[in-house]
Amino acid sequence: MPELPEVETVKGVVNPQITGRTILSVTVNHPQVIAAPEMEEFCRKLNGQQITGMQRRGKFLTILTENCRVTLHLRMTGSLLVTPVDYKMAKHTHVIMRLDNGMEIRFIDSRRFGRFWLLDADEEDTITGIRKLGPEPFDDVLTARYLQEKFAGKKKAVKECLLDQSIIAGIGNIYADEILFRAGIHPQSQAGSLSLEELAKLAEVVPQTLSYYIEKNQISPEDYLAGGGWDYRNTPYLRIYGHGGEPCPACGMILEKKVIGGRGSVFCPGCQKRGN
DNA sequence: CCCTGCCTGCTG
DNA sequence: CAGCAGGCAGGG
Repeated sequence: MPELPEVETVKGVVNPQITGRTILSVTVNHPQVIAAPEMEEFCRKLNGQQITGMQRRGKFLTILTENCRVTLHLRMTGSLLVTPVDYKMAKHTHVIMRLDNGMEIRFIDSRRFGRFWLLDADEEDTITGIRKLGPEPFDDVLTARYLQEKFAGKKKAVKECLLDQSIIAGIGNIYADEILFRAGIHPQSQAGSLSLEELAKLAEVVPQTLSYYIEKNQISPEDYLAGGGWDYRNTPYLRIYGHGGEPCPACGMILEKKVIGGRGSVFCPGCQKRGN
């Protein structure tokens, strides 16, 4: 579910509530949610740790403590909440970190695809998903030339390349569609065949689109909690995702829905012409 | 490169 | 009831 803008929202809400707090105890209800190390070691190492801050990289979040880094990925249905200890326990709550101020960090995930990893503060990153991440969308290296180099010779659809976390970190299925719509590029265009002009447009709209949705997704901690850490996405602002079969907001043609690279995709056959 | 597995809940 | 969902890892 959550893509970069949503993960940024989670960080924005959770970080101020947990920074400076000390973890008193950790409960894991479903051990497989802890990818590494073993559940016992995970809990033991975090006991008594003071939280110093939170970071986002791509769709990964990391909670920093004095001696550890806790990295997590929400995948499709994960959510991270800060609640009072007596707050109603949601179904599928898999990890609970009790804090020293009567609050808890809770990880809830119905499909249980989300994962946690614990590393020592100074340990080199061993999480494959993080190691292979490409630049952040807001990084200066994201230029037409960079995309040209990365897409060179690729016959696969440009949309699949946008979803490739090693090319740009943080884009998922929804924003890939929104980005390509703004760029006026057909999602099935062969990545390697795009003109430098199209790549320049793409490099421009990637950070624009994501920062627009980061802005739109802003929410108060109260509303975030009331929505279960899930209901903060500003879907009213999505221009085409979820609007297949409806008129294009730009030209009025009917938006097409189609499976591309195994993912449900929406695009405007009028605004997003296929060059190849 | 493509394919499957991982899970539950919602929609048609 | 089958099919699908905003993601990724691992294997062939």
